[in-house]
Amino acid sequence: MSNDPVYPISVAARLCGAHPQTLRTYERLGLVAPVRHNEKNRLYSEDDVQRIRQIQRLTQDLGVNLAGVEIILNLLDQMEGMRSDLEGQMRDYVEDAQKRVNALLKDSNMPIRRDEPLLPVRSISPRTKIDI
Amino acid sequence: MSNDPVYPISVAARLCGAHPQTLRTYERLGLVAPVRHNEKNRLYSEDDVQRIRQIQRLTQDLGVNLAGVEIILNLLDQMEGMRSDLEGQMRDYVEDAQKRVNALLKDSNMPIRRDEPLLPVRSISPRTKIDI
DNA sequence: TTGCTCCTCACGTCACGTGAGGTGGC
DNA sequence: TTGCTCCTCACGTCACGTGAGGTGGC
Repeated sequence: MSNDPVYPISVAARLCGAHPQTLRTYERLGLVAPVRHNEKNRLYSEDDVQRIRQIQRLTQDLGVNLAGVEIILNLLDQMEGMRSDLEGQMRDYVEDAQKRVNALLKDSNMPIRRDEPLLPVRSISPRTKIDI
Repeated sequence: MSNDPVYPISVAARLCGAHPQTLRTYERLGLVAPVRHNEKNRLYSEDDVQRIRQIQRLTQDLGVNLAGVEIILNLLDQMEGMRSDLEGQMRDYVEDAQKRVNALLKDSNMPIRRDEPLLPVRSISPRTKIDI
């Protein structure tokens, strides 16, 4: 799994090109949450490393400070939640509509055309691409 | 209109409790875009003032620097775009489905029940509330 | 003249990365 | 011992708000 805790701080820091002390700061501020081995030493997962790289992109490439990083990461999480929530609601709606139509068709003995679907099959998805 | 340019910089600054020089900095960084009167003096709209207040909330209350503010405001805009885009797609889908069902019913001479709608009327909306 | 506007330059403060210094357990 | 870990403290740099200083048009 990509969230298995495998890297000690020295390795995680090297993988990100960061100072170990910087990684400790990120944890103190709640930006990354490595698990502890023996209740003392940090262990970072691949997901943690990816998250650190995202933080570095924001701070180094884009000049955002850590207060901004926290908010931006939260916003991105919320957006993903919103997207999958809307997707689920759309799926529920289509499913419900399909059931009603099927029940109707069953009661009516109406011949079913197979050449095109009764309900539109186009699925909903955001046209707007999100980038940082 | 709330985007009528009405306030000179001194008034806009007073309304926001900000230094006029700070507002000039925000404009230089592209965070606010007041129009120019006589190609020289800035004129701020009520929308501009609201935007400045949002920037101040991010910088003063939340400690975000201006690079972060720019990204956060962009993200919020993108989220609103995504939300209204998805809403539009949902509306299109329901409309299309309704048309197909109506055409089907018309061809079939099937009696229409009036006690419940044929397709679900529940409309799609985000469950997740976005906050900063 | 007063009071606004425009601009540039400089200073003070704060955030954050980097590092040193000292500790403890394989 | 070496090489890791943990922590705290301090320094350098940079961003940004504030202000001064000088200009120009109602």
